[in-house]
Amino acid sequence: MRNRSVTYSAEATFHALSDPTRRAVLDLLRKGAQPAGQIAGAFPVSRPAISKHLRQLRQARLVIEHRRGRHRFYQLNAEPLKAVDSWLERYRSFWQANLANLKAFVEEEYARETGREPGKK
Amino acid sequence: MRNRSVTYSAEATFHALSDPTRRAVLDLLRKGAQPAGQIAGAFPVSRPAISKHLRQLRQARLVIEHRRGRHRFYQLNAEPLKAVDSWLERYRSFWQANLANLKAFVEEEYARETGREPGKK
DNA sequence: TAAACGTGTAACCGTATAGTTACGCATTAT
DNA sequence: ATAATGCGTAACTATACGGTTACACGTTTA
Repeated sequence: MRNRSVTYSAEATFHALSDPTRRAVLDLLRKGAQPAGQIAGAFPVSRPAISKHLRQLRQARLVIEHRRGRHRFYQLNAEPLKAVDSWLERYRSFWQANLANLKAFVEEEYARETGREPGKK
Repeated sequence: MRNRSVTYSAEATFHALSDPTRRAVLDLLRKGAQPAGQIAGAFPVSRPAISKHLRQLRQARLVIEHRRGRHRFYQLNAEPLKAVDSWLERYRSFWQANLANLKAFVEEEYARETGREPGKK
């Protein structure tokens, strides 16, 4: 994908969530708002690295920044996750279906494509 | 993240979902299994590009391949999406909370950090 | 058996990404 | 005032990623 400066909300959200460190930051913020430095302290990478992750999370509106003196508190904003949830919604019915009829499924499809009896050469 | 050859299931799944084309492929497969070429035909990119996306989806176990003659059918396997769903689960309570008490939240945190009365210098 | 088909892989390219160190700039403390 | 603190940004590096074209290989058709 050439153009990553996307604004489609779901896209931005999925992209932000693709990084394990960013997901861990969100997990951390479930405990409550924290200043940037404290967040960084929880990870084995440098403070600037976390700062950049926070920027991405900010741009995806998954966190909200509040300045207070020289601190910048980051607060979780879970609202964009709704988009992920509703995307998942379409799959809920699928992940319960067992794979028993999988073979039949595929063969039916094959038959449709070729106009043949499934199983025949 | 330097090492992308991860096997942690949730990680692989989130990563696979980070690309809009791959998500669209999954959406397409909800209609039923389809041969690779037919999937590729639904997208504006080249067939090899889709072939690589399919490989990633396969490695994330989000699709299952079935060979039949010279066709390779791809079948949706939504099971790994459970991991995403359970990750999201932790946030459900958050995305309903309105932002009314946000200020209080932050100031409380500030007080905790500094040992001061919120609002005082 | 030879041609056509369906599909994956290799090699390559340009951009995005995550990380690092060095630095700048407010804000608070001395 | 000056120093220390908290944090973002710039510049740079290495690698991952998505896309393309060329090709290989098994399967089906003629």
